[in-house]
Amino acid sequence: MDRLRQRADFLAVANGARVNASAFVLQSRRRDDSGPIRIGFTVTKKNGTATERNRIRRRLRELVKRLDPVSMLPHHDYVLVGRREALTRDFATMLDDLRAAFRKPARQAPKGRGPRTDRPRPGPSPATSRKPD
RNA sequence: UCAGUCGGCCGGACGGCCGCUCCGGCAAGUGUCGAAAGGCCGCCGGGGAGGAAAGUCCGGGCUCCCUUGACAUGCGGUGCCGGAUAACGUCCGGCGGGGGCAACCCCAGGGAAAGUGCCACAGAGAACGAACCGCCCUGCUUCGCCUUCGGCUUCGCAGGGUAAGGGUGAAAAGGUGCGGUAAGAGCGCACCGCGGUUCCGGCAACGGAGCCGGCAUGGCAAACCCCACCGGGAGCAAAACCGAAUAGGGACGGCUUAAGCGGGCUGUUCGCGAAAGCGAUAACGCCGCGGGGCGAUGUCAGGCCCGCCGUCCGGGUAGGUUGCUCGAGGCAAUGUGCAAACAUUGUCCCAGAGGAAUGGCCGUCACGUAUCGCCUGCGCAAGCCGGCGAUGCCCUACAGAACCCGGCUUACAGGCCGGCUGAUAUC
RNA sequence: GCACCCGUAGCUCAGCUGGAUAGAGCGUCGCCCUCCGAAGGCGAAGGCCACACGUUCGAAUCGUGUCGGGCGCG
Repeated sequence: MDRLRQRADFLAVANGARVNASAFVLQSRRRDDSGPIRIGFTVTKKNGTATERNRIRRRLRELVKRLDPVSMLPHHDYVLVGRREALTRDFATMLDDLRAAFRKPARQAPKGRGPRTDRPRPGPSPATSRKPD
């Protein structure tokens, strides 16, 4: 399991399917190559100061480490977008949330979300203007 | 003991399970990537956030740009004196002013007789000093009184002298007192203030003393400004190396009735010719004139650039590697100095990530705090101090390196140490 | 890393040019008009001018420092 590091990969996953939870948002995208599962983390500046953002990202990373890798689908990229509640929510509860998020059938991103360009067709679109930072 | 003031330091400890990153070593050549070197995975050992890492308010190092140089202007900053320092708007020591009983604290603290400007309302007047109500004198007129010469007195007008008093204001042209005068006035004197000058002390800011002047110089420069000093710009996303795609650059070849205009030059190229030469000369050169762009601005000097297509080459973006942590470094001792600090010697190596490591989940203990209970002491009592135990809470505050240093500023639960001052009590 | 701008009534903004009165529109409330409402008319309330310190006789305005928000460049 690799970390997601390139900005373009994050932008691609951000336009894929998403599942909401109280402490995070799980985004996923199927790749067509044979590489390993990759996962990245996004915590925006709206969530607090640098110390608080670091703690959110560390707790989310620990969640993924505790999770059995069987529940993830192969050849997929995942991005966990942290929310402020990840700072204070009970760790075991968050672990259950994450398991549920992986079991839940991932929906495509609803219309109206994503890039607000004048693209008429919905569905997965290449990354353009939306920044995860 | 209480109150205050100044300075320094720390900013949880120990342990368990599971992890991250860097460095060094080992092993395997079994897995995986690679042409290879080697990397990943594995094992062992070691290092791994701060006093502010923050805000980015100053100062440097370092790197690049140099389209530059000279002069001037402009812009920005600093602003008592001396020292420290690589430098500073920082620090130390002093001076002056202000506050506090004191320890101590605060001050953008140069220039207002270089110039321009502003000072609302009120007030006569707000800055070539002026005269509203006043005060005083002279002349005339007038009212009344006294026995006359004449004197005193009331109202008014004219001329003059004044700035004491009133009133306004944040501020009214030195202040207070005495003398003086018709009334007054630095008009005279004393003290204080101010200015000048001499001497003394001090490196200096400045302080002290004497003498002289005789009031001339209102405030505001965090109004413009003047003076002195300082400053080229950008920033590790700097910069160097390796290097996809796309756009653009150079060379070569080709194309195009236009490439700023003109000349047609003992140049170049093409045509003709034996040559001289003649004609032409649209991506060569030169000359003249001219436009635009390239510095914070101007001047002077000087410089560079200004068609399309194909092939090749070089630069370079994404990406990768380096820069990247040994440094104006930390600690200790000694010496010099009031101190900031400096010097010498010894000793130590102390994070290097890059969608960004240094963590997650627990346990025990300590600290703090709240409530309750018990004990001791004080007190009439309410209650207070100290100790012990139980439970709950916070289970830690502010906060996360991003090239590196020196400062400043701001945030911060709680704790420790020391100096000094005042009050009270006891001896 | 580097530049710049803005915080004034519940909301949107004037006022800041070198100062002495804090204003406008929308909204709110009351009254009038109407059978009722809207529109309209009249009137009122509402502000420590983000915060602190300073300069000045006097600060929304000038200076410095904080705090918050926004925008831009690489």
